[in-house]
Amino acid sequence: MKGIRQLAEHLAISIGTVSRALNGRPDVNEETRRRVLAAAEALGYVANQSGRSLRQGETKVIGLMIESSAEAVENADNFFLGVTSGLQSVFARHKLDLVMLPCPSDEDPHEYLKRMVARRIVDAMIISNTQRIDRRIDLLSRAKIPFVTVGRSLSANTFPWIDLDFEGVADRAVERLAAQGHRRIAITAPSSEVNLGYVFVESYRRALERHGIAFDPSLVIRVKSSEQGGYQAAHELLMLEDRPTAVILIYELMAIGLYRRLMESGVMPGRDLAVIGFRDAPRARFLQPSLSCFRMSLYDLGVALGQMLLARMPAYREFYSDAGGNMIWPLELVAGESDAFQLTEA
Amino acid sequence: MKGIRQLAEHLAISIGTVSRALNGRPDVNEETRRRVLAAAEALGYVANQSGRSLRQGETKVIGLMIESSAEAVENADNFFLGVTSGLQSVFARHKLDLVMLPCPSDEDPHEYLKRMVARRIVDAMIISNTQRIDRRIDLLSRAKIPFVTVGRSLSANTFPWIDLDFEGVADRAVERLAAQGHRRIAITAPSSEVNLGYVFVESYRRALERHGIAFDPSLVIRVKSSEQGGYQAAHELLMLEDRPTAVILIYELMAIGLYRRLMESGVMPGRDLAVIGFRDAPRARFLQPSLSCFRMSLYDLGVALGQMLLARMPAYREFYSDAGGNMIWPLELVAGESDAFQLTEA
DNA sequence: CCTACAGTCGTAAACGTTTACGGAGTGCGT
DNA sequence: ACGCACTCCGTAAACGTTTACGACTGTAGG
Repeated sequence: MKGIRQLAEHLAISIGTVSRALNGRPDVNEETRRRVLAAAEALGYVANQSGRSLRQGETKVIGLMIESSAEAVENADNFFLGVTSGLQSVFARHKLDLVMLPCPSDEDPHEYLKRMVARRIVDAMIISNTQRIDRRIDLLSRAKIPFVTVGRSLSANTFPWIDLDFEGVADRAVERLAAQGHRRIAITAPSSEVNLGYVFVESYRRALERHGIAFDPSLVIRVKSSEQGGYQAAHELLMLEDRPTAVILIYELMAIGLYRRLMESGVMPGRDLAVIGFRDAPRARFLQPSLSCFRMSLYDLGVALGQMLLARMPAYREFYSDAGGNMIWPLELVAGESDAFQLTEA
Repeated sequence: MKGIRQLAEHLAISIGTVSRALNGRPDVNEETRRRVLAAAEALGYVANQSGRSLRQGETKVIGLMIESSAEAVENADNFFLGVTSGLQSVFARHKLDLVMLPCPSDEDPHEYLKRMVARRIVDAMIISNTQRIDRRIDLLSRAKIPFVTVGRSLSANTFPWIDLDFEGVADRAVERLAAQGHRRIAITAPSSEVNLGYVFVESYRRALERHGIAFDPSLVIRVKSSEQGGYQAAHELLMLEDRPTAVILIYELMAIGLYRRLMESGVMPGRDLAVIGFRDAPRARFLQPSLSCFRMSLYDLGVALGQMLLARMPAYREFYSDAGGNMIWPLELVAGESDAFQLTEA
């Protein structure tokens, strides 16, 4: 089966009618449509996407840009694979397909995205790992490609994003720990250059003040959000003269390294140090003692992202008028053993 | 910047010449080519992929089909993200782009692939998770889409694949354990219905015989190749009346669950039970005691897959004439503490 | 001076679709 | 008998490229 022309010849009707029949246009006899659909099925005809895209100016493909850096592989955080399911459940309703675009680690993400956009390989994009200033946002805005980011950015004052509720997590974590008697609560965060590094710590600071606990800069551990970073963080914690009794991790995965370093020094999480994690990372789900952690449904997040994106696309906007411009994604505390002890006043 | 026509008008030369200049054709004045390239750069022109694909009948995109099932997310095994880097390093040389095609968990992989192939969204495919009989192989063969699989299959007698050296691993693992005095060596494997489940156990059986150890069917633990499966396997091992002193895991990740179950019963890996794993899964890399494991470079595997695939594509064949038809991928033993003890004869 | 040829470039056809437009046929009301 | 509306379908033009072909130079060789 070559193309629509062969199908039309086979049916002895015009190519235009075949196209209309296949695309569900109203101006075609139902009997004719039935015959066309049957023949297409029988001959295994599916419209060539290139021809269709060229004519319509759209590809019916949505791109999800991800990083394939060594670090990403090492972290083995299937965040985006999890989100994918939710996205697809939304896209499938509109016959849209999803492709993941892995940016090579040796290529500038901005250049990579530019190439993808220019080649018109996708109609819309979901990008992640947004930086505090991220040129990709300007790029997509200027190119008028509908997009959604996961993570805020300061690059443009208005664009659609969904971000995790870092503030709420810092806040609730402090609240919970303070209620259990902790007064020296450490926190991990990336550099304050990164938007998140700033926001997370500020929320933590405010929560401390609300409980009448003085903010101690030495309890803010600036490390990478990885397993290695967790190890490093534990190391720094153990070096402190007035050792904290609790620590809040900005990334669940860090708990693995943290546990390891603690145990090397005979410090037992959940007994000698309270630990609370954040963000869903299956790798860390079976730690011993189990990690108290703020988690979320990756599937639901994918659904929300998908709806928000389609709401920005003229062709689908009508179905998703209620999808807002942006969103703070709430997380749920899954209580574990890692912070399950009352601190007796020393 | 709309299209090549505007670019041509701007330069006051014909559209054909612009195209030739951009595509590196020889029949264009070097001075002209310079001007065209400069103008394209300045105006940010990049050829529309749909138009190009339509004309040339190829998309310059290679697809890597992956599964986005809940199980895959749960396993958090970034096998394919790791392979991606190697693939891209090969494809980049030919200006080919790689997209990952996540098959929705609620869709039949065969149907999904059929759709992708019919829509001509990619020129070639890499598929994985090949089943013992896998209709996707027939589909791709019939559609004349170049492809490579990771994992063997019985579906066609000849097609290009790369598979991990399961036989060699089973063999060497037994060898190593036997040398350390073990005589009761258990092994985990998927159902013998699965090709791998059969092959792995057969190699194990042959290795046992070579060392004069009788094959005991009760030591073959049929479980899923996941963390859960590891837990289950440990459970079954502990139930055996004549408990084995060593176990070979078909999947590194299982070690996490296995360790957990063992420790629950006070059985210490690396002291009470020797454990050897297999296949690279970053999640399991930091177990305590460290896991002895057969590992490989995902990057190198990606390179090999990429070359093998291009060797099947007429346009690139010439560069990769040496890439063979298929390949057993070797693994390297990374010795850890989990099997580092000599068994004293009881 | 004619021919051959290499170096450049323009012209136009093709790739496979979708869709605006209009035409043929039918039914109906006047 | 005529006009009109409606249903269905065919025609042909676009979408943005690439590329076969031929045309036009200028140069060299006869």
